[in-house]
Amino acid sequence: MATRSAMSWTDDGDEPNDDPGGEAAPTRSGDSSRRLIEAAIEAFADRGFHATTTRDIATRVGLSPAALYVHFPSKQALLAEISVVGHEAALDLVERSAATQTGSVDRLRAVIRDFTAWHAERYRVARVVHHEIAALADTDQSRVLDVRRKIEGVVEAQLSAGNASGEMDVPDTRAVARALLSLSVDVARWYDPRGSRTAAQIGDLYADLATRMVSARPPAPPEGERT
Amino acid sequence: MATRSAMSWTDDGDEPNDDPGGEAAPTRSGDSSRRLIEAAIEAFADRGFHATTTRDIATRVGLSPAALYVHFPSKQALLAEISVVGHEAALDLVERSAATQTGSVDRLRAVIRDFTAWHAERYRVARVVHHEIAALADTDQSRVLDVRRKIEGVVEAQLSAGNASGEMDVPDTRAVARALLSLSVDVARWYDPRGSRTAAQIGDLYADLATRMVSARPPAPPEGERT
DNA sequence: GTCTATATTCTGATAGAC
DNA sequence: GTCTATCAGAATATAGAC
Repeated sequence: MATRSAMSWTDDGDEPNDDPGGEAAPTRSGDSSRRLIEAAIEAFADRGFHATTTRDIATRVGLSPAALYVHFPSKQALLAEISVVGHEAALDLVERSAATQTGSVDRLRAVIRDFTAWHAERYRVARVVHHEIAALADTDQSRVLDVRRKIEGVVEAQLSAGNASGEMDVPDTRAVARALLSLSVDVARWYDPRGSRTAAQIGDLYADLATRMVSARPPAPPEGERT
Repeated sequence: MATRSAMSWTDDGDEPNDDPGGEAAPTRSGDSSRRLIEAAIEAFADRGFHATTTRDIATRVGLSPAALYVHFPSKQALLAEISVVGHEAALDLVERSAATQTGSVDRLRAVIRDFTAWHAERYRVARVVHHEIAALADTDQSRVLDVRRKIEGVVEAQLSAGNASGEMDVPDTRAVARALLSLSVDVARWYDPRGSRTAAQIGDLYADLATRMVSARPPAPPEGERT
């Protein structure tokens, strides 16, 4: 399970008014599972998994508390769906980004830019994905930790390649890979869509910061050279 | 309230066996408030505020569920105590670190190193402090957000000073200050004391990364200069 | 300050009609 | 698939004895 709907709700979820009828009735039928997931993401992200009640989620969608259990066997299963699909979407994104470039520096830049922008754009999903792991069942925890290791692997591979080519100078590739991803991930914690910087801008900035962090530097310029 | 005990439980909390008697009886008297706070930090950090029960906290200390309410008016008040004191400890740390150095680069290095190491060493407090803000009452939220702004101000001041002196090249001091602190803060989310790197090592690494992120660079060396 | 109850409310989940 | 009604357990917090 969980992978069945793959990226179905991943692409977008901020504009639920894709109603062809145009009426936007509060209790439209459509795909209830999808709407429940979107409501759960919002609630989990804002208040946390344990502070959110199943009643709350169902009510947001205009359903009775019992209706949720037709679509998901438990509140925890709902979280698992969100968390597993969210992780897989992030991994997919990272692999696609890396594939668009060839050099290790450009690859790292693309990965950090897109991974960061995703954590801003989809900050609610990202928050749930990163802050509610402890609430998952052990088996689901293992699955998402596995995905995380793969994401870290993609980044660390670029650092190792960059070291080898001489374009980078990273003494501890494991720790720096984790730091780079940590930096991007934490955007979801503080990002506010009403803020002055767009998700894309933050992605670009972080790609620059990442480049600075890992780039090999010339021997060391003599002091006081700048205007 | 909250400030009354200031840094009383902040300094250390990982070794409760400071029993002069040596017996380490599970239900020693001592300061129950302090022991409740330490138990709450552990529980909140591991499972989250809402997933933790007052019974759980009291039981860990060897008290009955009702005993907690002699020392704290509510579960939320316990969280507020932890959160406010934790924030103030972090601000105090940052200000002390900055004061140990004079140049903006050295100041930034010291601040990032100590702030990061603190988030690793005291990762449980840090987790509660950063991930349970939504569970605080509005008035307490304002207080901690105020402290956060002060911390960000200290860092941003170094970036502005560094720009002015020419030692740094930071286009967006606000965004970069937030990124630097975000990087340090997120250590608390993933840090595991059983890991291979010590808190001090991570602090040093992050100070290096921070320096790389903000340092002014020589004009741009001609391509392909390295061996 | 600590205990043993217990009040009160809420929550996840189920039963069974439509 | 959705509803109404409800169960069973759990959680925060209080009352009152010691």
